[in-house]
Amino acid sequence: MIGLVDCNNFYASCERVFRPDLIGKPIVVLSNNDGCIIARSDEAKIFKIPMAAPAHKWIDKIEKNNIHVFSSNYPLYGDLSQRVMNILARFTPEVEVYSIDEAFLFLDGVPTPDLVAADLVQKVKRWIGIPISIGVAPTKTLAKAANRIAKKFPELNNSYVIDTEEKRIKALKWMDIRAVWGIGNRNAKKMEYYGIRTAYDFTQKTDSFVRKHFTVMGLRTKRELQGERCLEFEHQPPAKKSIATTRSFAEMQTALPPIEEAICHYTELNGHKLRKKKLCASTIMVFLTTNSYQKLPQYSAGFSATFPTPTNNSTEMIRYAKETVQKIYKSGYQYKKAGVVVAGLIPEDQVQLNIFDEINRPKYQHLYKIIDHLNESYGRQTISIASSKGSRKWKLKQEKLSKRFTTRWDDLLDVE
DNA sequence: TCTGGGGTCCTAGGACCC
DNA sequence: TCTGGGGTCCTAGGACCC
Repeated sequence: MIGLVDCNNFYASCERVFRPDLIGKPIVVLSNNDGCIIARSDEAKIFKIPMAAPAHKWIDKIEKNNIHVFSSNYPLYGDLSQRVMNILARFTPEVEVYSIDEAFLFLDGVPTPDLVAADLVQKVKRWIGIPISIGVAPTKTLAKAANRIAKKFPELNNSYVIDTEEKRIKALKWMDIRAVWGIGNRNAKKMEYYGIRTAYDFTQKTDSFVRKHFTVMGLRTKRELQGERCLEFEHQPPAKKSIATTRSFAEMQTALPPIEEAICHYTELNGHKLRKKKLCASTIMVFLTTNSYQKLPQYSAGFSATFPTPTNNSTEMIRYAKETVQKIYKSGYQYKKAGVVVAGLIPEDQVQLNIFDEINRPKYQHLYKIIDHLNESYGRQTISIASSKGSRKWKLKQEKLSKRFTTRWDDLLDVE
C-alpha cells in the first residue's frame, strides 16, 4: 500500500503555529509580490475565495470579513515542512517527499496501515501543530483520492484507507473527474464533452479510447485508478533536471540596468542552490517578459548560453547571464517579469574539465564555501556580487510578512 | 495601481543522416 | 502533373502538478 500525506491548508496552518490567537479565524496567504491568494484556511474558504485569485480583486471581502492576510514566508514554511517530514520518516519505512506539503509513504508489508495513518495524524498535530490528512491505497492516484475523502468527511478524523474492491468502486463513483490527480482543467473539459463525470465513468472507457483522446498520460491515470501501479514509489529522490529563479517585479521596469541587476541576483541565487546540492550546470537560460494582463505592447524573449565547463561559480555564471540579457533586451517595453533557469545538471565531482579552462576552480570553490557560510549564518545577501546590488528597484513587495520564527535568531518568539 | 514560482513529462515538427 | 522512406536527435510548446 501507498500513503499520501497532505498538510491541510499548509501555509495558513504554518502562520497559525506562531499565532494561536488566529485559530478558528479566517487567514489567507499571498504569493510573491502579494499578487495572488495561494492558501486559505478553512474559515476563509467559506467566503468562496478561489485558489490563485488576484488579491486586489478580493480586498473588499477580506476587509469586510476581517480575514487575516500574510505575505508568503518561505523560510518559515520550509523549516516546518522539514519537521513534519522528519516525523513521517521516523514512523514509516520510507518517505518520498513530493512537495513542500505532501509526501508519499511506502507501506507495502505494513500490517496495519490504518493504525499507522491515524497515529501520524495525531503525532504531527501534537508535536508540530500542523494538521495533516492521510489517504492509503494500492496506487498513488488512488491514495490521492483516499486523501481527498479523508479531508472531506470529518468523522474519518483525517485518515482513510481504500483496501477493498467495494471501497475502491465507491470512491471512484464519488469522485468528480475534475478532482482526479493528473486530470487538469484542459482534459476535464474534454471529459465533459465525452460525458465522463466521475472517476468511475473514466475507468469504464476502453484503453484504446483513452489512449487516443488522452494520450499515454490518460491511460496511466486510468490504470492507476483501477488499482494497477504505473507510477512507481521513488525510493531514491530522482535527480533534478533544472533549477530556476524567476520573479515578477514589484513595479514595471523599462531600463536595462535594473533588469540586469535582477538577472544577476537571480543567477547568484541559482549558483547558491547549485552549490548546496553539489551540482554544476551546463547551460543557463535567461528570459524577460512583459505583463500579458495589460493592454500594452507585448514582448517576451528567452535565450540560452552554454558554459565551456559545467559550473556553479556565480561569478562565472553572471558573466554569461549578463551577455544573454543584453542580447534579448529591447527598449520601449514595460517589463514585468524575468528569470534565470540553469539546466544540464551534473554532480560537482563528475565535471569533465576543459583543457583550455582559464578559471582557477579550486580557488573559487574555496571562496564560495566561505561566502555561502556567511550568508547562511548572517542572512542572505550579507555578501553578494556587486553587480546584483544596486538600486534594487526590482525587488519584491512583501507587506504582510510574518517573522522567520524558526530560522532566524532575531525572530525567535519571546515567551514571558 | 493591482494576476506567483518552481518543477516534470509528452508530443509534434524540423533538421539531419543514410 | 505526380513528392522516397526511415531513423534519430533536438527544441518549442502544451499540459499537468503543488
